[in-house]
Amino acid sequence: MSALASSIERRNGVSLWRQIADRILQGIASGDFAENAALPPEVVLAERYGVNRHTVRSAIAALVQEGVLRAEQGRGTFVLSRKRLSYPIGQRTRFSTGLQGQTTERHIALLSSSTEPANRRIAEALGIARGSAVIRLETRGEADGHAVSRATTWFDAKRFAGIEAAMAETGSITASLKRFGINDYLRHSTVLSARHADADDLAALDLQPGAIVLVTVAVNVTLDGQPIQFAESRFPAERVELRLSAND
Amino acid sequence: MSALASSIERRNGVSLWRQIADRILQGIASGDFAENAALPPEVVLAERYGVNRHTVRSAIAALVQEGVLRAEQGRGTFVLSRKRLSYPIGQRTRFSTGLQGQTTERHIALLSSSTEPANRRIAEALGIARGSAVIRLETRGEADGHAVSRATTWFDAKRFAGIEAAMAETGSITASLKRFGINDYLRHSTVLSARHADADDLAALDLQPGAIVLVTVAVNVTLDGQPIQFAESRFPAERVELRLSAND
DNA sequence: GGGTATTTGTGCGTATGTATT
DNA sequence: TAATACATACGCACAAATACC
Repeated sequence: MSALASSIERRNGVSLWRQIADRILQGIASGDFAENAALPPEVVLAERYGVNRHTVRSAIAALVQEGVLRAEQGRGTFVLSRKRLSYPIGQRTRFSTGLQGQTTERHIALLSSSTEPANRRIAEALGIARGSAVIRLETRGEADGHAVSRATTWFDAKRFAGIEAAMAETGSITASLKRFGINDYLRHSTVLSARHADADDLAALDLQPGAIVLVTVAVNVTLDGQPIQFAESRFPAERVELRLSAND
Repeated sequence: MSALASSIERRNGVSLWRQIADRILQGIASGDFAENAALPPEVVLAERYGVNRHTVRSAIAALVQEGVLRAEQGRGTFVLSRKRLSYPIGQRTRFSTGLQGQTTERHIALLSSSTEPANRRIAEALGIARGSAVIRLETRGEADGHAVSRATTWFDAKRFAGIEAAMAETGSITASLKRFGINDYLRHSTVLSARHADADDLAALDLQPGAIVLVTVAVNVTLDGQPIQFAESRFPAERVELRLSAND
């Protein structure tokens, strides 16, 4: 919200131009800088943030490089439009149906899979013995050719043997679970946090270093409450917001 | 999860020591570095991240300053334990009751208040005319003496005239609304995102520059669906996680 | 207690990046 | 574009505290 009077911090490990670039990104997100409109002139921004015009230019150059702004000599610097996807999250969260209307095409790509012993956290979530085999799927959610999520999912290996093949074939968790006789499931106990993206997420989600990811840790259960799936999903905060609807 | 092989990036606006400090924080969060245990020696970390030992020392110094680590000459560097608050979020979200059991004391401090004309976003959310007066409250949620949230809240100035006095007195939104005849309310349409904390949030939440805040934008409504409150809350991601419970 | 290896703490010279004027 | 000041990062060396045999 409020466009507070700058106060950029010095010698804190983040260069001034990077801080100002982040400020501009924030300004775009909060509506201070409208999309498809011109940014204030460099001298004005320099004044506002209390730095030299050269520093503002460095920030703008970085954002042009990242595809957020377009600078035109003699005319000004313009905000390119890029609306964030709104990803619904609730008891009936489904990847594909959740993004209907916002995108024309979406699917889940299986990056890799493996079988491993369940650690304490996963065993408790799935209600199985610690150390028993679980299948781990590394996936990326894609919508209209853009990466919108990166997830790590665990299934009980005994009950869902071969689910990695189903995922690779269908590109859908819901469709894959159907092959194991599960026609409906609910989301239970989602925990939400945020952190800087790690190297793996940076690559998979095509992000710049320092980018933030929203993290959800969730358990999906059958209608009678039996846990079937444990997942940690990462969403690029600059491209996705999570929407909690009251009635799903 | 996966402890991938470093890949610290250079000349991207964020200093190496800051990036490595973030890595270590992530390592603690993901369990790679256990709490109350020793970190690997500086030389090992330097090797792992591909930087000079001095650079690792800068990162550690920052985290010691932030109260995350404790370094002892000749012994090692240790991870201090600090559990995150789990903030429940759902239809019946209440600040105080939500943190019961996790804290012994909590209240909301009113930092400032003002009356202003509603912009489009706020007017739509509250279902009032654009430009009509709204009361804005700037508040900080505190639990056991620690700042856990920073919120900006808007009310229709006509209907809730004087609510800032009630807030200052009671330290509770729920109690203040009672004075206006609202004994119960529900949360409607929460939108969730994350970003770097701005200067204001850094100060109010006692965070270090570069810290991440979870942001919720929510509308509270009466039982019959009438909007009464529009709020943007920021939670320090390093101290708070948001928990979505299925049945509230 | 002694000796040695390990680990954090300190100093300094140099090169490069950042920010201002 | 140039000059200047400061922050960042590296490399090497050594001191101080601790751990281990």
